[in-house]
Amino acid sequence: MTSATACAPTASTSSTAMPLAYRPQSTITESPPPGTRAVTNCSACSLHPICMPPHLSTTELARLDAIVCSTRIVRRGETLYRAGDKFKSIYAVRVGCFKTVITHRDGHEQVTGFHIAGEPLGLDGVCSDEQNCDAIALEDSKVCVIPFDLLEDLCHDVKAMQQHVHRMMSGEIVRESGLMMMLGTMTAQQRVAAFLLNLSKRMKTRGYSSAEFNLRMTREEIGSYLGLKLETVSRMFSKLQQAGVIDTNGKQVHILDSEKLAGV
Amino acid sequence: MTSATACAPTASTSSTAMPLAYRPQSTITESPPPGTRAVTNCSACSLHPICMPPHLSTTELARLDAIVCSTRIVRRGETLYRAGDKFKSIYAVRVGCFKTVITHRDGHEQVTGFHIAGEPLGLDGVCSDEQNCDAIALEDSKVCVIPFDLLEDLCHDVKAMQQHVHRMMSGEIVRESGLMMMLGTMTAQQRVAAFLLNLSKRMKTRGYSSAEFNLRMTREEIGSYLGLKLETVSRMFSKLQQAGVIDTNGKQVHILDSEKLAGV
DNA sequence: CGGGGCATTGAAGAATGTCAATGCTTGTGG
DNA sequence: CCACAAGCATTGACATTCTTCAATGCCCCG
Repeated sequence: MTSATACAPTASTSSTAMPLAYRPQSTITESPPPGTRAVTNCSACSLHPICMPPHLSTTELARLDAIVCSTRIVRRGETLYRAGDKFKSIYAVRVGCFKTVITHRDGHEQVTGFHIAGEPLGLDGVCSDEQNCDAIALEDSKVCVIPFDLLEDLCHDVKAMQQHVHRMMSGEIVRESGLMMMLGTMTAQQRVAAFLLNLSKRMKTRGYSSAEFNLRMTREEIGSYLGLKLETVSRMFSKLQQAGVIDTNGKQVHILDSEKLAGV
Repeated sequence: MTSATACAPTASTSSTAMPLAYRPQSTITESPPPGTRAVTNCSACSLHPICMPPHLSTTELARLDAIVCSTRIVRRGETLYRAGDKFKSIYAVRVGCFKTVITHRDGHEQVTGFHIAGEPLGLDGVCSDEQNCDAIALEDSKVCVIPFDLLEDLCHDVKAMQQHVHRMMSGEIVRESGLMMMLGTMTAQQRVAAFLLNLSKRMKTRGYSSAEFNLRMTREEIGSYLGLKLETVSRMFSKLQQAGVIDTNGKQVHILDSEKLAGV
């Protein structure tokens, strides 16, 4: 980071998170972030195998590149979109990490998901023509913007693309089913363990260490996601540490024994 | 029912609306249930506005009819599909009611949803090419079978259809988000209240009374769905009744004051 | 070096789960 | 047609888990 350039859309806003608690977690050192817009290139993107269908022809890839023509930088604490925003695009996280938050009428908030690099974002907006949650960056992040109407057009012409979109959406459904299972049947300790294992698996998928990583979210955000109070989350971390299953120091997590963790 | 002519859509069955409290819950007296197969007809189906996109041309409707060419009768307690089954089709509940159940490796089960007439079923299978839950009829039911590959073909030619499929899937995502919110933030009483209100709303959508209906599921199934024990569910029913908000007798439910119910 | 956000930990209280007994409804078989 | 078994619902007493309230410490930042 550094890039002065304006255009940081959603701008500051949801500042709240800004304080930069522990350590600087930013790192986006984009070369051309002239207007938070930059030419993208799915065909050359290293996340390509993760977020797009395989086996596209050169022509098809070119069309894809034409659609996914912009990226957007979202600074820590800023929102990518808010509930109620007109739904136009879905996003692919390219760098960084987001949380999605639903706000009840009564002001009550709940984190519904964390999204790391390579994962889609905004699929829940398709059904209602408007976003129904806020997407907030947990660290300086970058997303690819995918106009959904254009994507639908591409789906029309490229069957593999259509299938991929269907799979992404269905995948969201399954992901949420898993979370529901967790919320509905697991104890606090099991939830925290499952959360760590899930994150670990996803980190691994994109080439990071599955045993050691940094949490980008607070205990409170984890708690909100897991249906627990932050104190409970903290206690479970401590308990797992005492049991020698993990080693934690604040946001730094080291999984020492993933089997035991899974068997909690 | 009597109408020999198949296709008497919502027909008697989905008795739901009819008190029939305890009473026999079977009733599908299909004329031609020779092989659990029968000719369907989306264009003539009364659920059409609910489960298919509006404004289709005659030609398009004909194509749809050609795809949704069969129905299947599923008796109470039987499964429509099981986790692990090859994913081929999605379904639309035409008559009756289903629950979907995920089974943990440890044998632990959780109900992930209830599906009544007019609602889609099986969308979560799209992502993995296999079903990842069991769908079990809670009463004698009938579904329309929609081969997904054919549907994708139709989506290719009919934009309205493609959008509809996307909306259905996204709708599933949103539905589950709501459930997660419930599981993550609500008390037992609030969950039961929200459950009843949600069901009430869905009943209303398809023309049944929103104030009075029969539950097709047991307290245990409700509990599994809500992340509660059956005893707790039962207690909450009793509590809401004492508060004069609902009137229940076993599976028969009468919502006396939906505002109070929402404000619990 | 003082403040703020975040994390950890303890003690007490509330909500939910567990265990157990009872009754009602339905279905079955004599 | 009645008796009985099985499944479901209700209710009470007690145990456990999680939350609430509160105090303290840590770490970065201005």
